Amino acid sequence: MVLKKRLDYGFNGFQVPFIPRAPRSARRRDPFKKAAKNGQACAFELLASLAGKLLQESESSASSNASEGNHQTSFTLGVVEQERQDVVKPLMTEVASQITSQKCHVQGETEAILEQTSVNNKSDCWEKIEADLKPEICKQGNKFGHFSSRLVEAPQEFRDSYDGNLNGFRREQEARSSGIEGSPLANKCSLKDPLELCINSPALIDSKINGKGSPFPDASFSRHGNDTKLGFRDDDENFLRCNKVSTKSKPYRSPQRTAHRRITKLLTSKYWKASPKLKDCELSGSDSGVKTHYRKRKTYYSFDRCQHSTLFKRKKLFDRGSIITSDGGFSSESVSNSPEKGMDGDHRSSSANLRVSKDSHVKFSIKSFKIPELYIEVPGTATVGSLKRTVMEAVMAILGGGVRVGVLVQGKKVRDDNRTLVQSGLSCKENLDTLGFVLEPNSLQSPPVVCVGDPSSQCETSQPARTPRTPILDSGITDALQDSCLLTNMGNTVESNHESSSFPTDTLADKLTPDSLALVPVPARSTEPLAVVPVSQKTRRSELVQRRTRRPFSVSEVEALVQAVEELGTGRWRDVKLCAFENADHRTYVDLKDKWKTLVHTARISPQQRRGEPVPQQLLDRVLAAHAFWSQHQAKQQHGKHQPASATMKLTGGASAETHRVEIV
DNA sequence: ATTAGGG
DNA sequence: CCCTAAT
Repeated sequence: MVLKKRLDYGFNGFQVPFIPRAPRSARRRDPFKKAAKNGQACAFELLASLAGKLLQESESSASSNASEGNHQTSFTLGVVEQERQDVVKPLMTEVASQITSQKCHVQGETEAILEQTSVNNKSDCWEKIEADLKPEICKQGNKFGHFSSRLVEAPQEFRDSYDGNLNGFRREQEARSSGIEGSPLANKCSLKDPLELCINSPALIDSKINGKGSPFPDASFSRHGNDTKLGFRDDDENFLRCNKVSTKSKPYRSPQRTAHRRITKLLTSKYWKASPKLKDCELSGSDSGVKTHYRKRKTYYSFDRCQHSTLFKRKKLFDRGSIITSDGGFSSESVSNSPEKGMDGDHRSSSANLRVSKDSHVKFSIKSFKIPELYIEVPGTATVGSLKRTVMEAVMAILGGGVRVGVLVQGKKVRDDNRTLVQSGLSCKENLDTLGFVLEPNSLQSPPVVCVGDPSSQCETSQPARTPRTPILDSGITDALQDSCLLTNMGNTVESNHESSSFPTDTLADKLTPDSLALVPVPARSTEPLAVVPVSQKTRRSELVQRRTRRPFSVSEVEALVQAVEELGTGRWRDVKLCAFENADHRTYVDLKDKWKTLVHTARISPQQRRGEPVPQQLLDRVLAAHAFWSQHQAKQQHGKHQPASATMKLTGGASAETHRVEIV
């Protein structure tokens, strides 16, 4: 009782500044750090780079229409935009419509990254298209280049621009300066790295074509629909090319994106931390969740760009079958080369094609998985590097933590893994049309749903544009699906409809929790598949990928801490927390312990060396005194083992006067 | 979940 | 602040 009372001092009056809480549990680290070190996450770097570009573009366009000025930073697009806007855009549109009418689906998208260029120059489809293109278009094409197989023979200038920009971009990555553009037209280095090209170009073109003002949501990671998308390849000859042309042409209606999941991050120059201003928890939670998540599975992502030359990897998964995956889907051949790809071109665009073979085996291929769209917001002062990391982490959050594949049958999730396909009604080809897949973050808590296919339509085979971009994974055998597949999909489309609030998803996940249900309803999303950044309830509020926001201790806090330690000693941080900072949720006992550590250090150094808000010397003196006292006490306990932990610091100095007073009370 | 320490 | 290891 007495003790309790005595503890009831000072800090109670302390008002925690209004700050969004950042749960301690939210600490996780950047798994990438390590991975990156090993050069395993190169692919992400690329992605991040892209994001960096987008950011720049965003900034420049935001500040002004950036037509003037030296906004070359704005990405290759900027160049294209300025130079060819009048021509390119219309042309693109035209071509798009043409293609569509031709029953061909052209698509690219950022995902082009992963895109597989399934269309060959020789593709019949292309030839058709080419042939059917209106003369008019062709005309323009002359200006702009031929939109044909050799696909686009852009005018030299155009190409140069592109070339130069890309190169510049690349250099930028290396130099990391905004001097990005090097000289656009400058050296035409050969674009050696296909990956980079793939990643960068699509975005460029895509955004261009879409003519979206906002570089982010729309132009960036993913997009559905009939948009004409051009992929960019370092195909030696082709600078631009139609990524994918499917002989099927159902116009795909791009779903309305109600909102985008926002991953908000504010980076502080110094710590690369999220600033507290961010829309707090919006995504923060997700981050942490994710982070935490994959933190525990560091070995997951092993995207090794260096190895991407190996287009296919065949793995034995268990003993059920083999899986073939393309390394990140960067190869345009991932599809065509896949053994089972025998599907008719008609179905190429569907996210998944299935068929039942005689021996009752269900075979299918999943064209691609998408990564949720990421909305990233960082201060203009953030460094490119930090942005990269942000993006990387966001992506990793989605894939790095491991992803489970969920199976949807007729819109319902099949939760019972032990069910057979037959039992699930997937033994008939007809039924296969209702099969869909979702990617679920391996989050510990309620896993958000990441829909890869089309949740609402269940990956209907006849659905064109759906997800076709990049056939990332071809699975010869159904059962073979699993995480590793996803991992190799990195380059995929990123798409997320997620609302700003992470709630819907969470709620959903929670609802889906009942394992007793074999089938659980999948959220009705009239829109496209959406992926949600995994959010773990536990870590929900914390800052996504970053470390907690820094919150320097105020003098009053320090005082409360000192007093508590005087009372409790230095080895009972939990009690200190409970007694003196119980209402300060952002202060964990570890924080208090750390703070004490620094206080002791601070007290020992000269005032000149101290930084931050000055702590009254008087408090520091108490710190030293308390530290000395408890250190000694601890030493004593070492010898005389069972000393009651109730010992209290007995001070005689004036500094402890208050303590005594309280004690008496 | 806490503690203790190193980074 | 973060991370780990050891309790």
